Amino acid sequence: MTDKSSSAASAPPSKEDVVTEFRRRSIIEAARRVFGERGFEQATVEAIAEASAVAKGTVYLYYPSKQAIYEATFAAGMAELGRLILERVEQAATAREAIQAFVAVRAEYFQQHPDFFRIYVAEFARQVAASGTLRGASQQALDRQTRALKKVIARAVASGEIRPVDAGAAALAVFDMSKGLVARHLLIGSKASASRDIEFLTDLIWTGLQPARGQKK
Amino acid sequence: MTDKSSSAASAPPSKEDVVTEFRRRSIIEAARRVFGERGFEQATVEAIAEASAVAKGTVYLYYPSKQAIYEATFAAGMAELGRLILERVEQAATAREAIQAFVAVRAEYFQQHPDFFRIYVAEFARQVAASGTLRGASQQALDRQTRALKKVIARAVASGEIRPVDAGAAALAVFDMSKGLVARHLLIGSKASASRDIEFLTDLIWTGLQPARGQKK
Amino acid sequence: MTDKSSSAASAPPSKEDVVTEFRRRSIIEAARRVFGERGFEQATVEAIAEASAVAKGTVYLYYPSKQAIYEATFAAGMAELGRLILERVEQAATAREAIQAFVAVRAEYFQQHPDFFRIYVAEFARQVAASGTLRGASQQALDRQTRALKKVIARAVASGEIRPVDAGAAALAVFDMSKGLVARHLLIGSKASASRDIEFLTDLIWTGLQPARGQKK
Amino acid sequence: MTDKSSSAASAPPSKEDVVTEFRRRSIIEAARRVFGERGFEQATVEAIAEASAVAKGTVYLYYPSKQAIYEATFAAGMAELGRLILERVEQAATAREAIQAFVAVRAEYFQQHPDFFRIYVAEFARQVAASGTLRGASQQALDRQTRALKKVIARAVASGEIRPVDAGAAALAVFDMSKGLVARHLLIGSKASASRDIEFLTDLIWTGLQPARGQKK
DNA sequence: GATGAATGAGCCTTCATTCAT
DNA sequence: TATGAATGAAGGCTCATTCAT
Repeated sequence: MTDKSSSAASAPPSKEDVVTEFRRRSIIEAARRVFGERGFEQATVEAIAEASAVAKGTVYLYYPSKQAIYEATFAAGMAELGRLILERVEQAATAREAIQAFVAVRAEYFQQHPDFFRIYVAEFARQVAASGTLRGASQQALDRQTRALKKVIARAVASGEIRPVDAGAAALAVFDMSKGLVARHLLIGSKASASRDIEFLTDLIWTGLQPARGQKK
Repeated sequence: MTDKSSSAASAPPSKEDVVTEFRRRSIIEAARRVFGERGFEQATVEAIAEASAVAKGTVYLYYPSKQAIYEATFAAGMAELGRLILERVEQAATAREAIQAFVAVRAEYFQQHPDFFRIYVAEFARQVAASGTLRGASQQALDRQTRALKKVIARAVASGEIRPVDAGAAALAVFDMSKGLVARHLLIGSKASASRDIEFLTDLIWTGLQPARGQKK
Repeated sequence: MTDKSSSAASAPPSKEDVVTEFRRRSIIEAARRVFGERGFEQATVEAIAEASAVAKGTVYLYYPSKQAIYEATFAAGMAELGRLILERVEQAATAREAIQAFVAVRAEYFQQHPDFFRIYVAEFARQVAASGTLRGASQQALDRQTRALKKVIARAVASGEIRPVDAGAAALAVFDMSKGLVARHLLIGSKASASRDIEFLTDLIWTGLQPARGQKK
Repeated sequence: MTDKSSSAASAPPSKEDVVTEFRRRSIIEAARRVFGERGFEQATVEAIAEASAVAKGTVYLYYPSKQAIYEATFAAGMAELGRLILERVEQAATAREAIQAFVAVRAEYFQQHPDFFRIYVAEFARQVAASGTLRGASQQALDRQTRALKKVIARAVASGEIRPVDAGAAALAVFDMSKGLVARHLLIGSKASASRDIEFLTDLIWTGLQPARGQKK
């Protein structure tokens, strides 16, 4: 009765699958808005349901709890961002470009998805609050993002292009600065200077990573 | 009954004032612990009252709402931290030392007050979430902290000690990195390498601020 | 296609009727398990549907509500039990045997259908709770069961075999005791002594019904 | 500040204690009505709160959960009933009177507290449903009630006043019959014949317990 | 001032029932 | 006829805030 004529071995997506996928995505998108605007605690499942144009009970057909919606929302955003970072960083021709790409892609993504940025920051805060407890999934997501940058830096160190620094620590520094950059832009709303700030950061870091001339510390 | 024999125009602290001050301080300290451990939403006024050894109703004699307690708690910590930063940055003999002092004093303060750090991060997230709304008080507090650093950098730029960069942007970069540093230490718990990380950051930034040799971007 | 060769005027069961009957029976059986295990309120229509291997919506094609399923389930069990009681009590040669049969058949039936016993007891409680409200169907079912016993006792009274007691009241007493007996066995799980208890009860009642010797009340 | 002038070593009940006790009692009484009328599941905490003229939240100051209210309500009734049974059974001069007292006191108590009787029956059903699980507290309460009767019967057996029967089993039989008696009265509402029924039961049992004349089974 | 009992609004979650396919 | 996705009412419980003592 449902079409089964599929040549691919993997998955002949039935109509139900499509609907289900549509709903899940729609709920996640609504949740992104609601969680982004109100934070986890202030967000209500009712609001998420409304925002995705379904009844409250329907939400629970797709996610078992408010917490689960939140996690799925966070994970979805992180996965997308991670994919973009990987893509752009790997495409970069030079180490400098890779750093710039890293900062830029994060800035762009968060600029385009301010709701998600709020979730992202809140989740970060939550992690700090839970201090030493779980940290599992979201920590891994962060790790995956910096890993690409770290690899680039390590390679540049090896090639002598930049001075011998701890690649991980340097990557994290870039990471932190790009986060601050986005936060400030979202807070203040000055979208104009985004590219200038990106360039500034890249330059600051790149210069900071240059091989020493003569005197050092 | 209370002493009224005061010559100064400002404030002859009566016994009531002293008690009031004591209570307010005690509540703030309790709130720091409670908010730090549970976050704003999960924290209960009851818990704060218990932690400061007064009845719930008493808390409301000193602060009009849970929100107000939170704000006062945040403000108190920020004020203290700001004082320390100013002190240490101004004492620094050189620009490099000032930067290092900035990073170090923040790292130390947050390390000593992890509860406050959690509040600090959460408040940051909250600001981002409220995006464009209030931002008033807490933003000012942050400004005050970076201002000292910015001044130092601006002076170093003027003296030619470092290359001509946007002092404000540079200060914020240092600010962001130091925040990330503390967060990671609290999350992972590796207290040992704090000084090494501080030194790394200082070095990275300082190098990044050096006058260009020949080639640049 | 379906056999229409029926001489009786009543019902030539069409294929639809058969399927319908099958479904209804299957749902009732599933409901007996589910209601028995969880009680009315905790039981879900979903669980009943699953247990009878149909979709939730299908259940509503055969019964208009959860309440209706419950009632049908109760009625079905009561009807079956009633049939058994009638059969065995009428077969009994003597009044004593009739009493024993009454107790025994109830004990056996409930022992074999513990799920139904739970429904039975719950329904009893529900009746008491609804006090004076419905009472219709289930009360009649109970009446029918005791009626057989009552008739036997009345006859024995008439024949002088036992002393002149209120046959209805005596029947109810037997009824109550047998219920308690089963309940205790199900609660405690001591299946071994069932026959001993039955014998004890029969003896107690039988003796209690003996014509007075000399002194009475 | 509060009066501490109490000579008794045990407990100088402060005003708070009195208020607390009053509230707890008032909630229990309201709960008895509500649970009695609707059953556990259909009863709402809101309704209990209303019935005891407090706000919903207040109920939770005195009992941690709906379940806890229920248990306390049941326990309170059982304790009171148990006390009455003990009292009356012990006062009885003869075994026959003790049996009669047992039946009568239960009938009276339940007649006076029909709401509690509904809870009592429902709890019984619930026990059967939970079959083999906990059974703790409420089972003990029942045990305590039959124990008094059992003792009387055992003594009568020992003195040869009645024939040698299993005292426990006989007590339970009386127990079951008295429960059925009450249930029927509540269901049908015929209050008039209560004493007649009590007398009938007592007579039936008493006769049933008489030493055998000649022939037995 | 200090207390803590009382309040009641608010929210997550479940599930009987409906209905489009 | 059979399905199961969608609905939305309902209720237990928490907790910020108030207020009588």
